[in-house]
Amino acid sequence: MFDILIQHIQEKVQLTADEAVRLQDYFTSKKLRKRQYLLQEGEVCKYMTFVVQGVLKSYVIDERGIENINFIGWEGWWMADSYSFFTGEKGVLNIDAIEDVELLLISKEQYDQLMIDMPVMSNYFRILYERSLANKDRRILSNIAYNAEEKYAQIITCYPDLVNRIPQHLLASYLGLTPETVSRIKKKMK
Amino acid sequence: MFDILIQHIQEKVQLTADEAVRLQDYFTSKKLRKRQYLLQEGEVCKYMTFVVQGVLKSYVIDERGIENINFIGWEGWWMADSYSFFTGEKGVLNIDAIEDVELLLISKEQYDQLMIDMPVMSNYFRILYERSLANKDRRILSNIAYNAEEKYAQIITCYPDLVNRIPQHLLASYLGLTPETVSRIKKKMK
DNA sequence: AGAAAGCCTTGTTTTAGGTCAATGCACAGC
DNA sequence: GCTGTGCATTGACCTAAAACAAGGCTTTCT
Repeated sequence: MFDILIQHIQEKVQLTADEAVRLQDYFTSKKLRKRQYLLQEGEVCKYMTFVVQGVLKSYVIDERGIENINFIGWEGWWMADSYSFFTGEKGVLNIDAIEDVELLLISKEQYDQLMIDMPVMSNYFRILYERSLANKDRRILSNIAYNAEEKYAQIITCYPDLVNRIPQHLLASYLGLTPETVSRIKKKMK
Repeated sequence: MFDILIQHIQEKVQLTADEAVRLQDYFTSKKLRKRQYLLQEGEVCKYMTFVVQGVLKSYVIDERGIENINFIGWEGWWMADSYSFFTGEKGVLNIDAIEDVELLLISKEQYDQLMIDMPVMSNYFRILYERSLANKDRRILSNIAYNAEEKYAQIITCYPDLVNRIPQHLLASYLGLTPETVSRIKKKMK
């Protein structure tokens, strides 16, 4: 379980055997069943979560009661309400499991301590965030510059797995579309 | 000029006097007049740019010839085509000056070297990116969950300066709206 | 097995925001 | 002082996608 995290880290930075062992102490593991919450709106996001197994979604509920997907994360991804985690203020995101999940959690305190104790991990997160920023930029552009069809086309190109991994109405919400619209686009495209 | 960068860095991490001096060697300065390009679509983004003075915009042009604003940056902000800068692949963004600007540039090579030479700077960028991720997340949510009026309301709350700093049609594009729509919203709101 | 929930599809109607077009203003350049 | 360009506003019209509604297919629960 823990080796998946280590492996993931080693793709970006070089850890010594000793570091890999010490790293373990900063994390706690957790399992959630499908539909269980990891975080609820209004709470402070105290943990950053590495997904070892399964899929989670983060989202906000708007005034109309509609779920708006912020992010979908599965094996090898990190999940958090980043605004809340980094500022310590109350968050707006809900995070819950859309399949049974296995997680590794690091608290804000442990994260801060880790950044001091192991510079290589600060480096790791910097590199992780670099990629993440680039991805979010692309998503922002697709939101403001693309129409429904282009958005859908881009996502199935960039994340072909996603379609098989999550129900279509979540994909729709991730794109800022309704399930009906996605259904019609799929029909049109084949 | 350089002290603005140092000052900005000191808000996030502690630099020794020696580090602050050495840091200077990694950067080159550059001035651009209004309307000049810093980066054009199809180029590899070789530099990350700190804005000392003035305002720049990054954007893509879509098939209809319409400019879609990715980001607006002024004093104290960093600009780049992050995807291109971090991957080394060709980028899609244009960046140009909407006022005369003074910039500090760091090349990808110097950036990578800096991350090795001065761990404190890797730390700085990690912290910078943390904030940046949180902001981009909020922008993504406002894109998918808000209507035109809510988007406009959020931006004038979060970045009240922006309205005075840039022409309205750029603000509109940043929000993924047309200038006409923003004009009508403003009228309605007062 | 039967009921219920969750999900996808398809059809119809509605609407927010885009598109197109015209006008006016302010400023820069000659 | 005029001319051209860039920008904001307003009105009329249009369209992409949302909303609403109904039906059918799976999967899950009892």
